[in-house]
Amino acid sequence: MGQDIAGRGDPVKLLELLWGRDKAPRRGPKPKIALEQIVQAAVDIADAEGIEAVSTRRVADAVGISPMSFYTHVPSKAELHDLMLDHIAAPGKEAPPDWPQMDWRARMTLVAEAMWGFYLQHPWVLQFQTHRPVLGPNTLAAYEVALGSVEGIGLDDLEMDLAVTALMDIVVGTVRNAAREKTVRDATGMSDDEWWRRIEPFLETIDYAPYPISSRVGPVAGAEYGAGDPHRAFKFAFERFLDGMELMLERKAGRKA
Amino acid sequence: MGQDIAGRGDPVKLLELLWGRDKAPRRGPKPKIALEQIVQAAVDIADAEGIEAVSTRRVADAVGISPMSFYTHVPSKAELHDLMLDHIAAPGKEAPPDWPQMDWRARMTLVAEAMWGFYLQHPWVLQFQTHRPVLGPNTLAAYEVALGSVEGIGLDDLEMDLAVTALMDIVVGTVRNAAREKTVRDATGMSDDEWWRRIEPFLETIDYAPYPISSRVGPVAGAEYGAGDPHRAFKFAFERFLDGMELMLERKAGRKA
DNA sequence: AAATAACTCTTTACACCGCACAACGTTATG
DNA sequence: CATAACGTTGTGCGGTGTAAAGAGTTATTT
Repeated sequence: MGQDIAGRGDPVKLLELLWGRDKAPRRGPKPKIALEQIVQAAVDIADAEGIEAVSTRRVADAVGISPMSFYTHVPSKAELHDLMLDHIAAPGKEAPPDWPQMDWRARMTLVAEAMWGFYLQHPWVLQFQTHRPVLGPNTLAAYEVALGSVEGIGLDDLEMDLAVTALMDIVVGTVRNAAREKTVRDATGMSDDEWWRRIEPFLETIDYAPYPISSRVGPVAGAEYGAGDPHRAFKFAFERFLDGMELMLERKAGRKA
Repeated sequence: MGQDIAGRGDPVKLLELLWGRDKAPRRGPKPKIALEQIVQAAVDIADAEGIEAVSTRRVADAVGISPMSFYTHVPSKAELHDLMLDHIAAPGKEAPPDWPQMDWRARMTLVAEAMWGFYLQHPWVLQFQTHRPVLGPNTLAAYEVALGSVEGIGLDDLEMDLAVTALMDIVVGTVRNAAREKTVRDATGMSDDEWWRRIEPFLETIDYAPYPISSRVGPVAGAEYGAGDPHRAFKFAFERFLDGMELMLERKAGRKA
């Protein structure tokens, strides 16, 4: 493996799978199972136990085929990952009906919050290197909705893309800290409180003289961690970003007028 | 493996390793190698070939010990990862000398750009789930420097933490797209151009009616990807954020006055 | 000085992984 | 009815993390 990056194989093959464009084979036995079942099973495993629990053998077993039969349906594990990504992008393909009446701030906030929820539901997505975009139907549709949040508010096309990219990047950057909690407790069987209690005696032996600001700003040890609520961090960052966007729009409007 | 999360073992043991507080053993032969050599070797491998190339066997081999001897020095691979993270945080422990003369925007930008460079140098860091903070000396020191960029500009302690967290999150969110490029080319042996040329014929067969905005805003297929320069995306997001911060500071100053 | 405890290092082994390869069975086409 | 194209399966290879047990080395205790 070269770490989960599709594309070593034929990238067109992947697109065909994403868009259901498999030229229907005319000979040979009917497949026991459909591609979608494989992808769904893989997503279920990832949601429940993390991406590292998704092995080709395990997925094959879940849908009732032999380990190697997996490779009849999917070229390699890398392609499975891309198929999984497009698969879970299916919800959120449609903008809410009251979309047009909302102002851009509300729309961007809605998109960002939806995305936040999305990553919390599928935290394993964050473990992938973002790579060449998964050009599947669901992914494209979700991007279309996101773009719609900044349509017609005074940005040119490039700025629209930059704004939406910034939105996504801010969500991804902040939600990682939120996804952590559940994952870590599951993996270590230790709550944050318990972890904290365990290390506290050691932390008291550290000389904090070299860290004057840190030791003032938060209980040093738990600075990043204990300061806390990742969603609050997200809201802080996103509010500043939106304020900055507003300033930009005002400047642009002023220049034009 | 439960995906690379330290803590299943004794978290205090990890702290002892991070701070070099191993109670020196008085019996038995002297260790053939030092912990630092192991960690350095692991970082070298990760920098060169990605985190997935870092196996306990490989690291042991690199420092000249048998595979299992690794476990005499490090409780498990998870702890190795945390040690690696603190190890690479060593540079950037010190703020530049002209630090005090700079205004807060320049300081935050400097910190953010340094962080950007850091992640490009060690892109494998982005593949980890952020989890409980690595409370090592280097990590703490780096955090101290980052906090220093917003010291004394009118924020309270909590806001300082939020501002620095936002800075880090924006960098992480955007730099992922930059780290992608090198990694993907290495893994697939295919340049972005070549990849694009390969899939273009297929993309022309897609009906873009459902994606009116996307197909206008960019060449649809390459929307996120082709829109491009990740560092430009970072600058866009970060500039908006800084503008928003400035507004916040003005509001606070106004309220006080 | 001898015994022992504590330590490092090594070998062996296990259960897992992705997947190449070859064999076999099934189906539609010539 | 032969054949080509396909789905499925079993075997096997080289890799993984690490448990367990043993061998060798050193400082402490007796």
